[in-house]
Amino acid sequence: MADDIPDIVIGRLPIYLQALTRMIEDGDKTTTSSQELGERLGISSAQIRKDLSHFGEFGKQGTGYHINYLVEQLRRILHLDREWPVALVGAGFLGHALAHYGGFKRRGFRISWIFDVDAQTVGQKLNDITIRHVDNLEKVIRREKVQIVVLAVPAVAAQGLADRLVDAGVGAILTYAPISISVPPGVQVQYSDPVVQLQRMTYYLDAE
Amino acid sequence: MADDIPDIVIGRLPIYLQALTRMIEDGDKTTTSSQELGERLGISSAQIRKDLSHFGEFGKQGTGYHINYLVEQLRRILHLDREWPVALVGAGFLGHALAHYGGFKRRGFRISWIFDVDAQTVGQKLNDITIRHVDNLEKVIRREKVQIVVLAVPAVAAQGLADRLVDAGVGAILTYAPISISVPPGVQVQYSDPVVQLQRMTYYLDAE
DNA sequence: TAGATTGTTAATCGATTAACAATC
DNA sequence: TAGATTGTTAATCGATTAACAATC
Repeated sequence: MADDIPDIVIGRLPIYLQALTRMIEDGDKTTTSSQELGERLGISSAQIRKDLSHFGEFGKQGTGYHINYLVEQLRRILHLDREWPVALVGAGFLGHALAHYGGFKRRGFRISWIFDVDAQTVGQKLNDITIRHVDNLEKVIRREKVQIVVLAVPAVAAQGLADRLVDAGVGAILTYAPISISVPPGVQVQYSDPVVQLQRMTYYLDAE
Repeated sequence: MADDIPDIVIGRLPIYLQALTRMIEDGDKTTTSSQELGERLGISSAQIRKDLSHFGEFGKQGTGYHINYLVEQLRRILHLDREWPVALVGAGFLGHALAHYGGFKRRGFRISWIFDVDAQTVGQKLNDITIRHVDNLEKVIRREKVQIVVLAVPAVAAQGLADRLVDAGVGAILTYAPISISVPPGVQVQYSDPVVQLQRMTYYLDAE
């Protein structure tokens, strides 16, 4: 399978997966069409068909897509046909929210290790996981071959931790720190900063 | 000022603003160039110049951009030259994390109202704000002319709340619910779903 | 002046959409 | 068969980049 799929296509697949999973939960039908899916997501049907066509032929003319089958295929394509263990760095308010979030396990991920720098916090349990000192970060990452890490730490700590994680072999970082981090090519980074997201909308609001 | 600025350009401006603000904090220089800014962000210098050129001429040949001035201009363009009051719906773990997040006030936002549906939670204080029952949502939104709302609620509740918010006049919604919501044209929506972000990266990881 | 860097143009690149033959 | 919908092609649209005159 050729590996020149545009990033932007990969980025939409989880959205398709989410909508399809919800259709299964709703349970009122077993097939869907690119048009129906597109209407739910505000995406053109042509784009959905085009995106999927990068990976194979999953539908049938006249009837559309079998939802269960398409979900299965998307999971396979996105490597979600397994459970990914995740390390969380930072056990503040955000770390707590993430540690308690039930959506991870349900959708293919499991927070398995939690690190913090604060001596008061280290040793406590957070949703059944004992918080380790961040000094042990590389040791655990290497030993457990952790590939995915979530950073819920202040901006000043983010780049240093990213460097250490990359060095220890991590391949994907989801960071909540409000700062751009620099990693070598091939290492994946996703950013989540609520303020940046709000700032993307105020342009369109009346400054009354 | 013409209003055909691509969304994708607007989306990058907060990132520029973030990096420039950090340069100010670092305090080691007063000017920067499109090249330097681009290197920090992994964006080409040409793109930064092009993006800025939609709004005016902010630099000087030979010397680049005065950081303070460019920050001021970006704030003006993005309507961040004021403090935006924000309503938060959902006072669970994520709501707590958001309510305690110091980054809002520092960067132009203030969580001013918090709503929840749980009778136990309503009436309690969260970072000095009394949690109201979500039944009062429209009343407060209308009276206070709230334009921005953050949804930290389960997926099942998101669309219903979005409908109510839009009806009450809200113009921008940041939602953490793992579901696509549908709003009329002109209403802004930003999504934040950690699982979707993780799922965008696993494709590139070895499924060892 | 010489060096640096902008703002802008034109070229390139890539993504989206429209349309339709194929076919369930 | 008639209707529906796919997968794919070609056209369109839009975004990025390279290059450079202008100028600080």
